[in-house]
Amino acid sequence: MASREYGQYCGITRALELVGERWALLIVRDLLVGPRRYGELQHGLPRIPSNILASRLKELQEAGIVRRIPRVRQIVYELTPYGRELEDVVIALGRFGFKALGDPREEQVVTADSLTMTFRTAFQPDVASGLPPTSYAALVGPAALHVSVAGSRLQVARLDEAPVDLRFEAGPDIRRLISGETSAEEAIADAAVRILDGPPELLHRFARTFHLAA
Amino acid sequence: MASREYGQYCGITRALELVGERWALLIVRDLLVGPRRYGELQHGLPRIPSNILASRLKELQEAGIVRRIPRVRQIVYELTPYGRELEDVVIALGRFGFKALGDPREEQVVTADSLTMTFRTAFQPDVASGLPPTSYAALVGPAALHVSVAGSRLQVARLDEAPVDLRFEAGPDIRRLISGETSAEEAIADAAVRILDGPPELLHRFARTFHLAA
DNA sequence: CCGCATCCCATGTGATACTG
DNA sequence: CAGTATCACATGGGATGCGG
Repeated sequence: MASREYGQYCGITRALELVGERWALLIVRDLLVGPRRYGELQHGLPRIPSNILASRLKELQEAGIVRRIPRVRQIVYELTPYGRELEDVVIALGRFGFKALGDPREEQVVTADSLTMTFRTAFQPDVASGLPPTSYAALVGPAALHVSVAGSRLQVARLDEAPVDLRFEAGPDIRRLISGETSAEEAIADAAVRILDGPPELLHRFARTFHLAA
Repeated sequence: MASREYGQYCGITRALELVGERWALLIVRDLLVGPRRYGELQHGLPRIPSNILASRLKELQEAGIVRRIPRVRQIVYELTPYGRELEDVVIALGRFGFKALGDPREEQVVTADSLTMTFRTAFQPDVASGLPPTSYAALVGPAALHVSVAGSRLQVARLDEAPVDLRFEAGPDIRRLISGETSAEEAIADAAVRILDGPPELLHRFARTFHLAA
């Protein structure tokens, strides 16, 4: 156990001892969206072996990052306040990794929680605060999200029946819209994004609200 | 090789594929301070096996994060512009891990580069910009640094012979000064920090300039 | 079912030694 | 100094089992 330590008295080192193991920060990423059950985490991390998920959850609890909450007939895991402080780390990683994303490969999936965190990463509060409140229904592969922007505040939730200003469907190549490589108009023309409901011009507002440098 | 991938189309996931391996971000941490030779990296990471250092450097090059520069009679590694973008990640990790640092253990060392990045993490530009330019000589264990603050700008370098406003020596418990658990006055009284030269009151300014929440 | 625990094998890691 | 080579061992991955 001590062999996994780096032997340095340094905050960065300590952080990596706590969350540097494989899969750990991806579990945190999903828990940043909300409390999750064991099986929900498995679904959000399709390739994680179940023994690894179990041990990571145990380690994250010992580190004070995750709390295990037994409820009637189900158990949920949620971040502690300290665990929620990892949001900065996850966002910074997301910004960095986005630039190296490239084109989606066949075996790569998009999950609801990863897309939610991508929206949070790409969100431009300063731009949004100058725009009227807008709600979107985003259908990206298997993920169906309700994205609502009001002032500089962003809320992303599972899609429900509530009405939205713009409903659209897209593949992983929505990345090019967020990076600005493709304009909203081009994305619609290429059918990279398909407008299902609402005025297509709103897609341009969406692209301004969510942007990450490539 | 593909087995190390997470199978998700997501920036956070991609970032972890690039720099999530053990030791990788610690190598980046040291290279954020400046270009380093192979042997210098070994010294800054006392417990890294040499084969691991070699393969990490190779992987970081393939990822476009590190550049290998052969010079006359020596080879240096430096971050690419893309690699330098990891500073946000490293700083965020440092902030997070600092809170879990606890007291230094016997086998834990403080290196010059890790301390340099700790200063960068703890630096409060807004506070500093309201204070007169100040230079410090900080001797923490084997690390001897020249820290100079001017306006909202911080520069940390290896200690040289140039005069400084305050010269002090401390152990790893300098952490308590940075976290605010100990005031500058207490730190001097406890001999946690020993003033070698200059007006002791400047240590209070130092503590205001460098602060991280505990 | 859901929430894990166990088993087994492939791979990655760590310590040491060695080489151009 | 800047790495390779080697080998023991720990960890991760995948399948499977099992109790509540």
